[in-house]
Amino acid sequence: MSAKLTPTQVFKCLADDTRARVLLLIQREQELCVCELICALDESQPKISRHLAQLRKCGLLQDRRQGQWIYYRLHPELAAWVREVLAATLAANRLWLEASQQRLDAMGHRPVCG
Amino acid sequence: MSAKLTPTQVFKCLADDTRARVLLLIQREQELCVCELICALDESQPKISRHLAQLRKCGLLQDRRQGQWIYYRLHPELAAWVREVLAATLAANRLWLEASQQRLDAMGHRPVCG
DNA sequence: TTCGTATATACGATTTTTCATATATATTTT
DNA sequence: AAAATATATATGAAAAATCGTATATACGAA
Repeated sequence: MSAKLTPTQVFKCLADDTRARVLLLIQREQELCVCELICALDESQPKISRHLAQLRKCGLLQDRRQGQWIYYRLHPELAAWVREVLAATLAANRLWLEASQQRLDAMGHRPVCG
Repeated sequence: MSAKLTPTQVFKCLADDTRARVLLLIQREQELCVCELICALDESQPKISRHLAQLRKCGLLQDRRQGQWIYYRLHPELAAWVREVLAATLAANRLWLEASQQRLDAMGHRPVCG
């Protein structure tokens, strides 16, 4: 599913609050499990999972299972320009991400989740 | 209408073939009139105008009338990170833009349009 | 003022996206 | 094996985006 992403495909993935925050948080933290994202974004589990599935199918994210948890990270073969886009966006929008970041930080020892 | 664009607002603007190509072409050419964009993208006039209106209302583009033509350029106060996003996207996706670019080049003396 | 060109907008219909709810699957614990 | 936890997916409804067509506006030329 990671043929060669067109600009429009990439931007559609970013054109949603939930997905954009997920990507920026992962960009910042390297790797996050689903329950951490649920907590950080304060959204329902199916909603987070649905958006993660979309990002995975498009090739932006890669998942990895460890025990009962599933961790997501940026896909290792993600095009450099997409990484640049994420980096520029994160650097200039820390405030926009702040609330999510704080909820994530407040979780303490991860992944203890729910 | 250019309060302070959130990442999601910006990416929604980019999440459409027509709008993404318009923005990248303008990024490359500095300024283009509507009829040039119609020709370059080979799309209907109302379709181009509708997308231009959206980009203008969001604050990504600025328009300027000169005689019967209306020229669009990137908004002079566009946030730096958005310009970086556009630059990275353009640099890595020249091929994706090629057909439009060629139709634009083939127009010769602009703006003679229709 | 009338005509032709360039551009913008309004309106309905269609398509796409998003969501809440319910349910399914996988893993660990007991 | 049963129960509990973590995650994924299916389904149908609601909301949003897109489009084609028709029409409106602005400007320059005649």
